[in-house]
Amino acid sequence: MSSMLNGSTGNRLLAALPNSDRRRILASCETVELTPAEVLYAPWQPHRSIYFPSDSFISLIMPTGDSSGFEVGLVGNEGMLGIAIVLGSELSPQRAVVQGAGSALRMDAAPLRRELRRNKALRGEIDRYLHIQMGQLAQATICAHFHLLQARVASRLLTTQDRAGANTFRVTHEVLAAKLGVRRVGVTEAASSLQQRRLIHYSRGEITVLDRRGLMAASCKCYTADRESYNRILAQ
Amino acid sequence: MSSMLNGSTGNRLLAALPNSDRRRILASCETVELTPAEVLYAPWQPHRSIYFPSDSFISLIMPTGDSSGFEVGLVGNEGMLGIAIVLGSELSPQRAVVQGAGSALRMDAAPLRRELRRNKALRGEIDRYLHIQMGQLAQATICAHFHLLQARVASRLLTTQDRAGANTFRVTHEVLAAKLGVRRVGVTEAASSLQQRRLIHYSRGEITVLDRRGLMAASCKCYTADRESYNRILAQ
DNA sequence: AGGCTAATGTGCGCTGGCGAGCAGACCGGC
DNA sequence: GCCGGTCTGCTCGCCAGCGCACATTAGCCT
Repeated sequence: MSSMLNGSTGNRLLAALPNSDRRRILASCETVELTPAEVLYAPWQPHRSIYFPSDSFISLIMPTGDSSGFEVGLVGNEGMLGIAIVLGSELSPQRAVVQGAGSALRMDAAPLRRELRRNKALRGEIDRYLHIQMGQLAQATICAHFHLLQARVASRLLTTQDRAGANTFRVTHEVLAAKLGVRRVGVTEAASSLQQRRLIHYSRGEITVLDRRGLMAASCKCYTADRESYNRILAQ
Repeated sequence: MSSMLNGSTGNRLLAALPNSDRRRILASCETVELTPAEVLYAPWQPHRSIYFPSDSFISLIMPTGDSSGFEVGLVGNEGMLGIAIVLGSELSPQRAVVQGAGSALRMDAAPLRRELRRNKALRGEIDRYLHIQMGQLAQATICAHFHLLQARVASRLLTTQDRAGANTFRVTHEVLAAKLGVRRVGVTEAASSLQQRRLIHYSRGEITVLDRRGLMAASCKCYTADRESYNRILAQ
């Protein structure tokens, strides 16, 4: 708790702010524990708060009408959930579902808006993050449309590993398939092939990345492209 | 020209601003004529200016490595080109190519940044636009991944019609295919079917929408969904 | 009128992923 | 130790869109 008052929250967006700004923001935040499958935002329902994940991570899911939706974004400790509020709205078409358990800082809309009005640094960091998100969204469009399923699975496992901050994490073929917008069987086949090549190991919802290098080679370039564009934008 | 000094520019984003703000912004703008296929931004090349289209419209294209790229956005008189600059960067992964000839207002980065620093209304309007763009991008991801080609063609023709503001406009199967990320032949087949159903007419690059209602019925829901989310966000 | 080029039409074999259904395998709880 | 649910493995027929190659048509230029 004292570490939080110092400002080390585990959230990298906040970490990039000047100490004084961050401390003031933290005073309006409260720490919450997020549990997997918890729904933070429902589509077109007003959002009351935003979240800065520390070691949790959150899926952004577009409804598809028929089935369980399609994942269009992933928010980890590099960013924030609740961009709509920053953009002056409180509605967005997406659902936000906790994917990785852990803690996050929650801040109500009102203090956030107040803070944004005078705090240039915060707005600047969020803008940067927004820009990166848009780039990744555009890349995701291409990925879903052009790339082979196996490469997409590999790519997705890598980003999950990054957000989780560990090389073992829990995801079943079923939910992975939903995120990628494909059949469960398709994921099983892809994952099975990756396992035979000793790149990953999985068993009943627990996935371990064995060979990160190899997995990157098997993945589509979106993964590295995303990281590269991330760096390019942060660089200047 | 006098009409421009009054503030009626044909750009709806600017039109939403208070008169005084708009007039000041217009003083920093110059009117330019955009010609089809003109490249306004190249990927990862610094952008010098932003554009507010009046009756022109502009494609945002993600490079795909191999081929001619994939369209991830369309900017007409409802918005602006150059979001990266607003977000504090001057780089973005996308290419911006003029698709519909016409005029636009161009503003240099420096005066824009100056303006943004004190002009809350401008920033507010751009934020709203940004939010809408993100929603459409997310929807586009789903569209490209799930929907049948013919429905995507229909949908795409409708949005082009909106941006062009006329029910006849110029697009060849070839370029439409590039935008949708499919083969030219695929577009030919889809368009041919739509033509047989008397929904459109086309000949050597000139497309006419004959039955807008029918075309909407043949299109995927992305088109109406986009418009709906547009309205929802603008409503509040 | 003739010729060139851009735009459109057609055919053919291929394949990645779909849908649906079912079989085994593993785990936790009683 | 058995039972029930969750997770994974496998099959079969199907189809949208692909890649490739070639045929035709409509305008434009001289």
